Amino acid sequence: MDVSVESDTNTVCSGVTVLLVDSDSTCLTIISKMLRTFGYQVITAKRATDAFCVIQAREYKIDLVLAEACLPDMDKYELLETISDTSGIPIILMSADYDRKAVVGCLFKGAMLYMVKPITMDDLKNMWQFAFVPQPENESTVDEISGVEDAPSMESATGVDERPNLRKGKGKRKRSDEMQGDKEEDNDGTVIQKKPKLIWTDELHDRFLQAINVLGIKAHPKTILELMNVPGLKKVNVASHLQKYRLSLKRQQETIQKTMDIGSTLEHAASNHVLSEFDPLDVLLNFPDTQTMAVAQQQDITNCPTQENLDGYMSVPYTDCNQTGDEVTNNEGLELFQQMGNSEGVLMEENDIFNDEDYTSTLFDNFWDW
DNA sequence: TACGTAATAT
DNA sequence: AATATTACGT
Repeated sequence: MDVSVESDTNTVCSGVTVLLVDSDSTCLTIISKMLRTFGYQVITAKRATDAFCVIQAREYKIDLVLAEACLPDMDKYELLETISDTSGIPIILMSADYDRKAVVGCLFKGAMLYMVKPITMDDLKNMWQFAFVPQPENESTVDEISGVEDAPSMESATGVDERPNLRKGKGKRKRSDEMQGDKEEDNDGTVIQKKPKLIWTDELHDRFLQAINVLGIKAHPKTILELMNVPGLKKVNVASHLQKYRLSLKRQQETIQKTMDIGSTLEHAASNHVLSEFDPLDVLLNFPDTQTMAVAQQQDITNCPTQENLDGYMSVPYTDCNQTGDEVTNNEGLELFQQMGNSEGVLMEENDIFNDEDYTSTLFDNFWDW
C-alpha cells in the first residue's frame, strides 16, 4: 500500500455523499470500502434505475455519482442524460475499457470525469472536489427556445437542497429507528438502498392501457413492457400490474352479469304481473343496489390512487432510450405508439383526456388522432 | 422460457 | 391498499 490514509485526509471527504453505481458486486464492495476509507458517505446501487430512484427519492442528498459506464439497464449516455441532466449532480464514470471516443462522448454529455478501471485510491482521493464544480443549468435551454418561463420544480419546495451538501457537525444520517424496510446497512456501514416500489401513476397506467389496446390479444407482460418503453420498468412490474388489471376486469364482468341477472328477474316478475305497475327498466334504474353497481361499472376499474410519486419515471426523457434495441415491428399501430411516447418526453397532453367516464376509450381515440 | 394464477409478503 | 414475490402448473 503506497497510499497511506491519514486522519486529516479523512476529514476532507467526510461531508461528501457518493452514490456508487456498479452492477458488479465485487467492484461495488471494493470501491465502496475505498471511498469510506477516505470518509465519503457511500450509497450503493446496482442498476442505473436504482440510482435514479435514490436520487428521485431525495432521501439523501447526493453530492456525487460514481457510476460504472456499462450498466445492464441503461446506456452510459442515457445514464448521463437521465441523472446528470435532471438532477444536476456531478457524475463521474468509470470503466475498464478505454475507448477514447466513448470517453470524450461522455465528457461531452456532461460527465465530470471518466476513470479507467481499476480504480485506485488516488483516483478517489480528490474526487470530492467535483462536488463543488458548478453545474451548468441545462434545463434553461429548452425553455429559452420555447420562451416559456422557468417553471419552479416543485421538489424545491422542500427548501433544502443546496448542493454540495456539507453537513455541519458530524451529522449522522437517519438511524435505524427511521428505517422501515426500504433501507439497510451492511456490515461496513455502507448504506444500501433497496429498490423502491414502483408506483403506477395515472400516466404510467395510461401508457399501460394504451399498450394493451394496441396489442389486443397479444398483450403479455413482455410485449407490454416493450411497447410501454419506460426506462426502469421491469417485466415483473408489468406482470404484477397486469394480474391486478385482469382481476379487476373479471370483477367488472361479474358485476355486469349480476346486474343483468337482476334485470332479467325483474323483467320476469313484471311479465308475471307481480310488479306489473313498474316498468322493469325503470325499476332497474331506480333500484338502489343495481344503480350503484351500474355506476361502479362505469368507473375506471383500475384507477390507481394518484400519489406524489416518482415523477422520475415519467419525466425521464424518452428520446433515445431505445439503445437497448427494441425490436421494431411492422405494425403501424406500434410505430405510432412509439412515436407518440417518444415525441416529447411527455406521455400525453394533460388536458381533459382523463375524465372519469370511459377514459380508456377516450385515450384510445386520442391515440389514433395523434 | 414465458405465462397465468393464487397465495403470501412487504 | 398497492405492489412485489413466490410457488406451481401450463
